[in-house]
Amino acid sequence: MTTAIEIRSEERLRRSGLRPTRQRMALAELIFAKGDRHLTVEELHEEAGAAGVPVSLATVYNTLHQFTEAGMIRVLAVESAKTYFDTNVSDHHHFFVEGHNEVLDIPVSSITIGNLPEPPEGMEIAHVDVVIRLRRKRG
Amino acid sequence: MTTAIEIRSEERLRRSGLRPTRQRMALAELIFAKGDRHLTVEELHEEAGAAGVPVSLATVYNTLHQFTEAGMIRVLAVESAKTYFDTNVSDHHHFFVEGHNEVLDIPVSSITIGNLPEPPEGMEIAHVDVVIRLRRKRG
DNA sequence: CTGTGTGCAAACTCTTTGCATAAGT
DNA sequence: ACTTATGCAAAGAGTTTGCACACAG
Repeated sequence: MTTAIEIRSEERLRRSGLRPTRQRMALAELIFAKGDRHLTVEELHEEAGAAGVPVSLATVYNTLHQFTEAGMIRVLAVESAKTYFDTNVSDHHHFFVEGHNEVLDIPVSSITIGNLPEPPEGMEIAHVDVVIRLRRKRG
Repeated sequence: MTTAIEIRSEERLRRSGLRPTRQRMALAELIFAKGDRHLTVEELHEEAGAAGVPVSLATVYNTLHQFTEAGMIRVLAVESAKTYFDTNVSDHHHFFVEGHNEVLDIPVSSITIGNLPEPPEGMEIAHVDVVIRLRRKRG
C-alpha cells in the first residue's frame, strides 16, 4: 500500500531534485511525520532501524545534509559536540537544557529582538539565532 | 624580569585556585593581553609555540577548560565543528561569518531582547545567546 | 617532600570519504 | 542502460584520557 504521507514525501523529495529512494523516503517520513523535531544523526539512525528500515550511518549523514541543502531542515548550533537538525525551518528560537542536551522550540511570537546592529560592510544577515540556555532551578 | 601583566595573571590564577604554572601563565597572558578574543584550541596552541612557550595540545585543552570552569572565559556555540572560547565573559552577543568561521563581538548596547518566554517549570535561564549569522553580500 | 600539572601517545567520538554494489529512471 | 544512491570500512578531525615525569608550594 502507498500512504498519503509517502506520496507527500515523494513529492517533497522530487521538488528538491532528490530521487525518492527507499531510505530517503523512510527518513523523510520519520522526520516529518511527528511535527517539529530536533534530532541528531544517531537518533535518526536508531529510529530508522527500529522502524524496520535499516539505513547506514553514512546514509543518514548524507541524507540529512542533502535535506539541509534543500532547505527542508536546518542545522542547529547549540552544543559543540553533536550536530542537531531542526525540522522546523521557519523563524523561531530555542531553549537548550544544559546537561540534558535537550532542545525545545520557543514559540515564534514570544521573542522580540530590537536594535539589530548593522552588519559589517559587505555583509548581510543570513539568520539570527537565539538560544536560551536553561539549567535546573536549584531549590 | 617580571612584568605587570605576569603579576596580574598570577593573581588571576591564584584567585581561581589554579597554580600559576609556566604554561598557564603563558596561556593566560596570550589570552588576555590583547583584549577580547575568540579563539580555538588550535590557534592558542600555535600562538604559544610562536611565543616561545611550547605547550602540548592536551595542556591547552585542559587549561582552557579550567579557565572556563573558573569563569575566566566562556565557550561559544556557533559552529558545530570546533570549540570557540570567548575571553569576554560579560553579557554580549556575536556575529558569525559563515564560510570564514570568524566570530565578532556585537556591542552590548546594540541588541534588546523583549518578551523573553518563561522557562519551563523547574528551569531557570542560565544565559541568552544571540548569534547573528552573516554572509557575504552578493552584488 | 607531597601533590598537582604537564606531555605524550593512545583512545574515543563524531563525521566524512572512497569504492564496489544496488537501486532508480 | 545509464546515473545516482547506498553500505561498508577506513580515514579524518577534534577532543579526552592514562600514566610517567616534572614542577610548585
